[in-house]
Amino acid sequence: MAHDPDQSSRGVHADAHRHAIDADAVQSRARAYATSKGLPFTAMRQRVLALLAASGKPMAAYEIAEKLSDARRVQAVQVYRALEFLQEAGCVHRLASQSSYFACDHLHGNGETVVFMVCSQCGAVQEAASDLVARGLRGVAKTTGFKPLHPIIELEGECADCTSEPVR
Amino acid sequence: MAHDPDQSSRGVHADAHRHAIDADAVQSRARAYATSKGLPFTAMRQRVLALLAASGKPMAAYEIAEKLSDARRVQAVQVYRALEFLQEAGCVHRLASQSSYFACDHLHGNGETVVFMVCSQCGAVQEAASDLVARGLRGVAKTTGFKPLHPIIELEGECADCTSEPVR
DNA sequence: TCCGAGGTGTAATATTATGACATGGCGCCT
DNA sequence: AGGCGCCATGTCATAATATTACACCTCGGA
Ligand SMILES: [Zn+2]
Ligand SMILES: [Zn+2]
Ligand SMILES: [Zn+2]
Ligand SMILES: [Zn+2]
Repeated sequence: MAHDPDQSSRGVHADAHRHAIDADAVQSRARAYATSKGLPFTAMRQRVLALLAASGKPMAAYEIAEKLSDARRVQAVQVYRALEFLQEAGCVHRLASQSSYFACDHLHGNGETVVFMVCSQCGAVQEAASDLVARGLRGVAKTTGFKPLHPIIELEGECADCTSEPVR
Repeated sequence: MAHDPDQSSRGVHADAHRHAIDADAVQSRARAYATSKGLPFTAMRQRVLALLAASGKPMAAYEIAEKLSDARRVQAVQVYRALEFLQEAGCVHRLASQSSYFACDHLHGNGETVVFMVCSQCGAVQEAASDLVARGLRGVAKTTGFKPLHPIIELEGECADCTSEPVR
């Protein structure tokens, strides 16, 4: 079953095509994961997640480090460590095509096959699970005797907002 | 329709699970592309392509530069330039999940949707086109009003050879 | 109290990729 | 032949992304 496409959010103009994430929800999911693993949901982890959730768009690790730096300089390695935790918690994904990271407010069940749709105009990412894609992947794998473990599916293109409201 | 899986090569031990590419075929495709664009198929481009074809596995750009270096040092930037040409020619693909490059001996028609299956044991990559995956992607895109341009589909897992012949 | 697991802060380094610029070959026009 | 434009090359430099190493800290259990 796919996520709700959430098509209703078009028309919001807080910031050009910005689709910020429900920060509370994603944060509580991270906290739950931490608890379940007996690990702390530390300040650094919270700060990185909060920034990504507020941004609503993918950010590079060094960009995150930059934004989080105030009096103290936050080093990239600290960001990478937080990102690793958050990815394991399922709250953050990495875009392989851009080496960037974004917050996710979906709850991905076990073997769900998720497609990341990346807008080349505004940079926004939408996620959708597709059972058809999943079956297609299992199909090609079976044909070649390949045992699939983890798929990476990214679709570059143009989102609905940018199609209707050119370049900007 | 999928490519020939070439499963018969199991048991060959020239080099663990090596599936080298038909160098002549891929080279002539590159040459044809060059001609069609009025560009030269230069020595550097030939050397990079030949190395990738012979290797049969993905290589990092710096690894290629390393292998091609003899008396003269081949700089990474030269390799990237050659790779750019070869990717446009459709002879080489980039694996986003590993930032590595591999030769391809298939002829991908227009909008073919190709899945890269990457073995995490031996590193080999198999390609297969899937119409079902393509339809799935068009489906999720349509649902969200997204206009898909270029898909990146990589499947990490274990190839048939490595499944039958454990770890090694 | 001691110990160990995990987190932090910091420096250093590795890996991947691009920018800038002078040079050289090679067609093409005059 | 001479000049010109285009593209590739060689070389240096730098940007951008990611990991390793290590000393220190803190918390919680034996
Ligand atoms: Zn997600
Ligand atoms: Zn957009
Ligand atoms: Zn291919
Ligand atoms: Zn394998």
